[in-house]
This record gives sequence, C-alpha cells and structure tokens, in this order.
Amino acid sequence: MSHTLGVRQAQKQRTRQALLDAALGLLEEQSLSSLGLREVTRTVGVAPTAFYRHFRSTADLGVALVEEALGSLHPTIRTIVATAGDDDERIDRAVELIASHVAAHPAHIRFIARERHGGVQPVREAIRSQLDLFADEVRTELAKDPVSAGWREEDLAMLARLYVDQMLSAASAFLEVLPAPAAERRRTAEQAVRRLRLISIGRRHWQD
Amino acid sequence: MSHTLGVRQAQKQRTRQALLDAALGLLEEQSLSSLGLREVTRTVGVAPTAFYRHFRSTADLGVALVEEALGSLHPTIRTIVATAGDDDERIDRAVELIASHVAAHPAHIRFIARERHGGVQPVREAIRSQLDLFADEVRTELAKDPVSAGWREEDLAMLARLYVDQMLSAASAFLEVLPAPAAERRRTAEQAVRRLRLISIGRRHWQD
DNA sequence: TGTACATCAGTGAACGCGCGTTCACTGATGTAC
DNA sequence: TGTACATCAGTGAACGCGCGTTCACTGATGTAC
Repeated sequence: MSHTLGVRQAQKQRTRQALLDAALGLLEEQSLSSLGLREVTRTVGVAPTAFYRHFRSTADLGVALVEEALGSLHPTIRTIVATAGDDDERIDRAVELIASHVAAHPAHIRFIARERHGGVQPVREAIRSQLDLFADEVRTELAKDPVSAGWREEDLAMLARLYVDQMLSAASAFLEVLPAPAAERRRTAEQAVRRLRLISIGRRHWQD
Repeated sequence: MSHTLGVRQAQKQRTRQALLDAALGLLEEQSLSSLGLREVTRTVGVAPTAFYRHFRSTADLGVALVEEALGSLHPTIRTIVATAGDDDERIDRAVELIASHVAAHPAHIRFIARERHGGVQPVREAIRSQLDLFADEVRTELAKDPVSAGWREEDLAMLARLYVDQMLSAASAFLEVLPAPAAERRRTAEQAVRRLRLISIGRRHWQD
C-alpha cells in the first residue's frame, strides 16, 4: 500500500509545486537574479508571505528548480550513451531524444542554460554538481565500450565532459529554433549530428 | 594630425566609459537583468539622471559592453586559427592565448558567458551576432587549410562553430579557476588541449 | 581678440510604485485520550 | 466515536527602502561675428 500524505501535507506540496511552476514560467523572460518573490506569489494567487513556508529565498527556489530540471535526467543520459547500434545510429537516436526532451520541457532547459553561468552562486553550484554527475555517469558507460579500451582516466573524463557539453549545447540550439518551421529544426538537428560524428571519429582515432 | 575631441566631448566619453566600467564590475556578482541604473551611477559618483545622457537603459549599456568585450577580439581569433605549426603546437598556443586573455579581461569574459543565454534579449542577440562573425572568420581561415580541402560548406561551418564554442568553453573554464593555484589552472589548460586535440583528430579523419 | 548667444552634460528635487521582510492572526487539519 | 488541545499553511496589514523616470535648472564649453 502506498503511503498517503495527509490532506495538509498534500495541499502544501501542491502550493509548493505551483510556486515552482510559476517561477519557471516567469524565468522564460528574465534571470533568476531579477525574479521577485512577490511576482511568483502573485502569479500563483497566494499572499507574498506564503512563499516563506516553502523557500527561504528565490535562490533557494532556484536550487529546487535545478533538481526538478536535471534530477530525473540521469537514467535518460545513461540510455543515450549506452544504447546499442553503430555510431551513426546511436548519434541519430541521441539527437532525437534531446530534441524531444527540449520540446517537452523547454522552460527547464532554458532555465539551466541561463543559470549555468547566471548571477546566483548556489544555483550555479547546483547545476555544476548535476553536470559533474552526468559526466561521471557518461564516463562509466564509455569505459565499458571496447573503443575506449586502454584509455587513460583523464582522457575518458575529457571525452565524457565533451559529450555532456555537446548535449547541453544541442539542447540550447533546439531551444532557439523551437518556434521555427520544421525545416530549420531539422537543420539544427543535422548540425548536432555532424558535431557528434566528428567527435566520434576523433574518439576512434584517439589512440593512433 | 589626430583629430582632437573638444573638452566637452572628451569629458562625456570619460563619463560614459566610467559607467561601462562600473557596470562591468557590478556584473561580476549579478546578471544584467537585475542591474539597476542607480547602482551604476552611484558607483561612478554621478546623478542617476546622468545615465540617460549616455544610454537609454541598462539593456542598451549591455549591448555596448558586448561590443567592448568582443569587438576587438576578431584579429585575435583569426591569429589563433591561422597560426603556423603542427596541430599540437597550434593548440598549445591557442590555449595559452585564451588563458592570458581571460586573465587580462576576466570581467568581460564572465559577462559574455553569463549574458549569452541571459534574460536580456537585445544583449543575447548582440552576443550571438558577434559569435556568428567569429564562426565565419574561423570558417574562412579553415577553408584555406589543405586539411579541409574538398569539404562541404556545411561541414566547414560546423567545424568553425565547434571551434568557437570550444574557445568560449575553455575561456569559461579558465574563469572558474582564476583564483585557484597554478597547478589547477594547468589542469584546466590540459583539459582544453585534450579536447581540441580530439577535435583536430576528428577533423583529419573526417573524409575517410 | 572680444562679445553675445547657443548648446548640452550633468544636477537635484520630486513622483508614484513595488519590493522583501516582520508580525500577530485564523481556521482547517492532526493527534491524544 | 467524541472531545479538547496542538500544529501549522496561508493571511493581511504594516514598515522602510530603493527603484526608474520626469522636469526645469545650471554653468562650462562651443560658435558666430
């Protein structure tokens, strides 16, 4: 039997989620460092003071948004890297997966891209630590691949980070063409594919 | 004979530069979308209203900062790409050049990294158009290189963008370790070198 | 060179406004017996 | 099941403050003659 939350707890969680959703929406047009607590509560329709029942500050809310945006992505990333098939097939699938994730969660991706180098330190650190986790997971998968047999640790780590950066870069590129016609979105996908191909070629000849 | 500005014009330019410098300093700790016009004038020591003699808004000032940060970098970029020597020598020199530029102008680089995906549209667009120019200049240099002989236009463009992105990524990585001991800064440089090597290997085998 | 007028960078007072935070509160939900 | 008390998510008034923008101004610099 699943643990049922009390009515009070459930309502609290709903309000908290509404605050997160409202903030994410407002952050499409501005940075976290200029997001006002009153803006958020006004959007949700609660009193400004209600904010403090859930978050200490907008920076605190930002850290929660990082968790929401990236926390559930770890299995997806593993799948992208570990998927079977030859290089070109894997790359095509990876790019498709990225494109569909961006289409499904544009605001989350925009938030991460924006705040990765943004003006709020705890949020930058939260993003960095999630990306470090991604890189580590990718590294683990790459290590299993025969292509990387005999690689030095730091070369594996470099390649893993490069892949993580490329995924984020591709996601951000998709974001910019989200409203564009399908033809232009396809061009963006092709560019991402080409990049990953070049990297994968470099990978295969790394030990030459 | 050089054209000498009148006293009035010269003083106006000095105030304008002081506003830009003050803003750049304040932007080390926050994003442009939260920068206040009064903060800037207070730092410079002029009346808030003086701001309007130079800029319409902080967004307008931001666009001027983009020009200041990237406008003078075009020859440097060309040099990095066009420099002689074998691949490894060129990569080492490029990474050294990036490291020293970041050390000389950290606030400018931080501003670009932060506002590239930041909350102020005209500034994002100004950065994007400068980076597009860089990519085009790099593409022109790459086209001259025998290694790229017979490449398709879009493959050349892809490689050029990849290089520009890597330069910015390396610059941003140096920024994060600026206060760190020399050993860690060297590790950052080595990681950038490794990445560029892998890309250059992929480039040499692209047509296989 | 001197004079009379025009320009305009920077001033300072004033405005209405929304901000973050505090506080004591209310009333529905939870708990102990 | 019923009662008495505790908890605590959300309220609403109040605060002092800094914000962006307007306006008429001043006085040094520039220009025409």
